Parts: sequence; C-alpha cells; structure tokens
Amino acid sequence: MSANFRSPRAKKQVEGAPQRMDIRAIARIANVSISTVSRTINRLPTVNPKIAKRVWEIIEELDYFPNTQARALVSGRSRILGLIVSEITNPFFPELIQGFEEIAIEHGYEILISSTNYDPKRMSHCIRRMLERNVDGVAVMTFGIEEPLLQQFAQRNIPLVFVDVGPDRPGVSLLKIDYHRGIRQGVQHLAAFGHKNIGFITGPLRLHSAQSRLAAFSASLQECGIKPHPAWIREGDHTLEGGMAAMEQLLAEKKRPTALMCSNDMTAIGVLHTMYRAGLRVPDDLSVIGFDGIHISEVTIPPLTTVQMSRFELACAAVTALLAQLEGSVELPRKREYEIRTDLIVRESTNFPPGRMQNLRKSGQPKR
Amino acid sequence: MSANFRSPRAKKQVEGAPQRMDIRAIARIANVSISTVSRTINRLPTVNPKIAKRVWEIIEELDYFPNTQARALVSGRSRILGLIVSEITNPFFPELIQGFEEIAIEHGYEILISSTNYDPKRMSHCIRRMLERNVDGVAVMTFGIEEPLLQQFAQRNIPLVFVDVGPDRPGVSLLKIDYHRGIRQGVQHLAAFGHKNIGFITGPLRLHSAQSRLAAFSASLQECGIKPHPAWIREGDHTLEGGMAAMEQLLAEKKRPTALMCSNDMTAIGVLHTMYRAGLRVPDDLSVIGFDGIHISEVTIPPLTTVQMSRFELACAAVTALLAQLEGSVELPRKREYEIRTDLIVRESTNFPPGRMQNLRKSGQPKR
DNA sequence: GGTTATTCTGAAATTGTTTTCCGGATCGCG
DNA sequence: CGCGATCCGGAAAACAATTTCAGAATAACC
Repeated sequence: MSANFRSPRAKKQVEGAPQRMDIRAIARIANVSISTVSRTINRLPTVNPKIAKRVWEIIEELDYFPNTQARALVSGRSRILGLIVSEITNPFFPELIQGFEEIAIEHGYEILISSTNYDPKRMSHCIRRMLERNVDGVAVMTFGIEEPLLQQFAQRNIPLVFVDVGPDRPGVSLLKIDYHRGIRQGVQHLAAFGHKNIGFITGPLRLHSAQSRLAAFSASLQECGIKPHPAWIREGDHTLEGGMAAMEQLLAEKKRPTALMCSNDMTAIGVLHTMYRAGLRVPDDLSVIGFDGIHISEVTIPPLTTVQMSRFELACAAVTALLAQLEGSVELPRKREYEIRTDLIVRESTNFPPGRMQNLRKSGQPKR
Repeated sequence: MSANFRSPRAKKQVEGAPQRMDIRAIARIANVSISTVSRTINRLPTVNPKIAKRVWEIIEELDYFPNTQARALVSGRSRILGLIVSEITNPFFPELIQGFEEIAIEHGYEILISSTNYDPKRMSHCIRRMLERNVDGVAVMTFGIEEPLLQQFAQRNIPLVFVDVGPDRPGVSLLKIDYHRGIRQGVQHLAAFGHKNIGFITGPLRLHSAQSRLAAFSASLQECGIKPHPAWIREGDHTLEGGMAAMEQLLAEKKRPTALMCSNDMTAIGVLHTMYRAGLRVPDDLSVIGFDGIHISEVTIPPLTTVQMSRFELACAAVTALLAQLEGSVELPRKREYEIRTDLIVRESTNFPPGRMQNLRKSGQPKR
C-alpha cells in the first residue's frame, strides 16, 4: 500500500542544477528530520545538544539560512518593522533612521522605511505598503496625527508607536517629548541676554508637534514676563525654504524682533541664509535658536544655538516600545509611555540684542 | 473512499473571528476558483473580462490584497530591491534614496535600505540581510568596490547595479559618472579667476569614486597648465569632520592655496566652518568648490559653488537598470552602462585670489 | 449534426518553513 | 526484567499564494 509511496514533496531532481539549499537538504545531510532542523535553528531546548551541534555545523558549512517568506508565511510574523517619517531629506530623519535601523537589526528585525512628505495622500500609500508587507509593528514618526488612516492597523492588532499623541488603546505606545523644557531654556537664555522682542517661526501647524512647540514658546515667554507680539509669529513648514520665506516676511515688518526661535533647525538655517542675503549679521543683528540639534547645526555660520532632541534616544524608545509589545512576556507591566527630554545647547547664534554691548559676542554667555 | 473526505485546507472556523481575507474567500464569494482569482489579479489575458470585472469588484469592496510572502514564496520573486548606501546621514544619500524609492514604488517594488558606514564588515552584514530577504536586485551605491563580497549575488543570479566600476558579467549594470566634465569646469572656473594655487581635499581613497575625482582634478589642473602642489592635496573622508581636519592641516602650511576643491559638499561645508573659526573669509581669502550639489549647499554661507551630480538621475538610472534585467523581454538589446554627467554650478564661494580685485566679489563672475 | 479547434476554468501540485501530535526510545525504579 | 514516565524526533498539516495540466464549454467548420 505504501510500498512505492513517493512523498508528494519529492523534488523534480533536475540533474546538474545546483539544488537550492533548503531545510530538507540540511535534514537529509544531517540524517535527521526536517522538524529537528527547524527546532535547532529556532533554538528550542528540546533538541539533543549533540544533534544540535551536528546540525549547526552543517548549516554553517553550507551557509544555509532559512527562507524568510516561508517563515513569515507560516508563523504569521514577518520580522519587519515599519518606519514612517515625514521627509527623508530633512537631516533629522536620517539620523533617526540610523538609530532605528541599528537597534532593529540587532534584534533581528528588518526595517521598511517610507516617507509621507507631509502629504496625507502619501500617508495612505505608506500605510498600504506596510500592510501589504505585513509589518509586525509600525513607528509613526511624522509628528502629526492621521487617526482615520491608522485605523487599519488597529483591526489587525499591529502594535504602533507615536510621537506626542495617539489613540489610547492597547498596542499603542507613546513617545512623549518634553518640548517645554528645552524651549523654556531657550527663552530664558534669550531673556538673560536682555531680549524683549522675540519671534517664533513655527512648523506646519497641521502638525501636532509644531503646535506643541509654539505653545511651549508662548508659555515660556509669559513665564519670563515677555509680551508676545503676534506679527513675530510666522508659520513655516520645517524646510529651508519655509524658514527663508518666513524670515523675509519678518524683515518686512516695521518693527523687527531682536531674537528668533525656530521650530526646527532647517528653518533656522534658512533664517541664517536670509539674514546673510539681507546683509545682516547673526547674532549681532538677530539672535537665532533652532530646534532638533541635527549634526549640521554644529557647523553653520555661526554655529547654531539649538534645542537638542536626541534622535538616538527617540529611535531607541520607538524600537523598544514596539518590541515590548511584540515579544513582551505575556502580560508583564510594560510601559506605554516614554519620556524624551530636550535641552538647550548654547553655541554662537545668540548674543545681546543689537545696540547693547555687541562687542561681547566672543566673550561667552551671560550668567543665568 | 472519498465520501466523507474533507479538504485538508478546511479552516478551523472559529466562530466570530473575522476570518482573515484570503484568495479563497474572494473565490468563494465570486463563485469562481482560486486560480481564476489569481489570474485576474495578475492580469493574465486568459480570463473572461466579465468574470474579471466581477472579481475585481469584490476585491475592491473587501479591500483584499494578496499576501506578499506567499506570493514571493511560490513565485520566487520578492519584489524587493536592495539599496546599499555608504552613510545615510550624509544628505547626498537621502536625496538619492528619495528618488530611488519613488521610482521603485511606482513599479510595484519595495525597497530595502542599508548602510555600510564605509565599513567592509558592515558591508557583509548588509549583503547578508539582502540575501535573507531574497531581494530581486541590488543597487550598490557605496561608490566603492567590494568584489569578493558581491560574489554571493552572482551565484544566485541577482541583478546588480554599481557606480563607476564593477565586475563585467551578465546581470551587472554600471552607472558611469563623468566626474571629469564637472571637475574640469570647476578648475577652469578657478583658473579664469586667476587662481594658480589650487588644493584638493579627497574622499577616503579606498573609494574608487574618491580616486576618480582626484584623478579628474589632477588631469584638469594639468590641462590648465597649473602646477600641482602635493602638500595641498589632503585626504578627507567625505564627512564634515574630515573636511574640517583637512582644512586645519592646510592652514598650518607655510604657503597656502588660494582655492580649494573638495571631493564632496560635506567636506566643503567643513572647510567653510574651519575658515570661519580661523577668522578667514570665503571667498575673499579662499575660494571653495564642492561636489554633489546637495540641497543644503544652496544656503551655506556663502552659498557653495559646486559640481552638481543629479541624485534623481542616478536613482532613476539605477532602478531602470535593475528593472531592465528583471522584467526585460528575454534578450532584447539592453543597455548595460548608463552615463551620468556632472556640471559646475557657480554660486558665491569662489572669487579672485586674495590681493587681486577683491572688491569685485558681488559683481558676478568673470567671463570665461 | 458531428467533429475539431479554441477559449476559459478549476483541481491539484508546489513553494519552504513552523508547529502539532503521536510514537518510539531511553531511563529510572522496583 | 518489566513498567510507566520522560524526552526526543518524525510525519503531516498549515500558511496563501502561483502555475501546470487537463477537461468543460463554446465556436467553427465541413
């Protein structure tokens, strides 16, 4: 009955073709069953150490590695983490991606990057891509909210991480950024120099993070007893061009601020450029503070005083949060919120307001 | 015998669980077979248009999409393109990635990014990751060569694209960059200003592209009848820090060059910074030319004269080359090499050498 | 109308792995 | 030496698609 039975899995043995390496081949050579090889690879403790050793040796020697898609198909887990960012050409994000990648790889996860370019339509494409590739979890680092779109992840129970705000449901973690801390330090720093006329260039106000930064600025201003001046608050878009445009508007004002905070470093770099074009000097004619602390802000001219938000810390928290959801031992008390702090880095784009001890520029900072 | 036969595929019908969408589900609802649905999705011409329409409607309505891993498993093609870059934090690469992603997505491919950080050990990790995820093709945009490592792609007949140099075998395409064209324009531009003392900060000389850029510089110098000065050729590493360090060395020289070309823009930005630190001015004390034309070079102070190499063009050529190999109709005459040209963009970091008509700085460029 | 040719459709094999379930071997102990 | 408990390994189902092959249905032709 089963005498001449041939496994339906028997290969078509094309002679000469260098037979693709698979778990069957390993099993055959090691003289064990497929399942034993599988268990060995997955380091299940139920396999005889001696046998495991032999299997590992053969695996090493033949340079075999399991087929990812087959694995994903049967286990239901792709070992891919999605990472959605706003704009890959803003240096903040590559620095974030670098950290994210490093940590994800370390844990055996691959990463699927996609950028929205601040466009909700592109956001839905991103989500579709993530879904199609069956990501195990997604970090939404766009600093905005797109509630309705993310609904789809909820249905599939895919863990998510957001920055600042997000739906409060199981499987969703939050990276809370303490914008206020760093921005207050910035305002205090300016106030200590004697600035009374401080402007702010926001990010795109659709973005929650842009709103928060502006709010932190306004609150800090009030805290320092400085009167806000609505005309000095301009909307930018977190790009160089946005910063330049906003600064041009500011220059056209009858009364100009003596100091300016920006919602991110790219904006500040745009400001620096517009000042240069206008023949004005930073910090002598205008003090400028950025936000993010991207690498290149160290070498702008002058080096930018900025509020640092660690990309690595952010990336680290994001991956950690995702992995906690994915691999967390059943129902351990796991944190759902992660605090990220921000701090002022004083460099050389800030000084006394014009007309007041300008020559002290190189003499360091005032005492606080 | 087969009377009470139950399909081995019969689901465990957990009541209430919102049954995962499946090609089977679509088939059942549309009252056709699985294969018909598959054919419809893959737009095979052998399916009755009427039926196809009905199937599509159901697919749309239920928002079904095929499982990528199952597809990849059985078809042997993952529809993932690998992209290996040197360093994601160098703005050149994000700009490249952006183009690459855009075009790849357009053709239904996902993209797997990984960066080597100029480290051969990391390169082998990258390759391993690509192999494990079964990429259909790989673009190696590191501007270097790692012959032995890439051997593994050859065995599996995975199409590759390289920049500048690569093994000459079927399945490998080359993106030939005409460094000489742009760099010669740069040298001629400096020569027209009357510069006779021109230095060069190279990239890491392990990199083929760094060698080529240096060679193009030397050749152009000779062409213009300018004597090279070995001490003015310094090795950098294509980073800000490398540029700063090299410039410091140059400043320590007894006789300094009056103009400087850099192997990339990041190096040039480092140079700008070191000059600023030293209290020297660009272009009055030193003319500087970069290479790449990254976005941020437009807003440096002063805006950087640089040799533009289009990232989009590069990305476009890379994807095109890969897709030609992957989807190319059997044996059509397909190009294996793609030419990328480079051109000088004159901005404001170049001027006459010091002591000679410095006041013309804002009066535009000399005639060539 | 009968036979052949042409489209379409569907059943079943296939892809490489994980996982469940079961049987056989080994061990300890009386 | 026999018996149950323990442990390990193997067969086969399952995962969700593509693809081959054969057969049904329709069309065309004599």
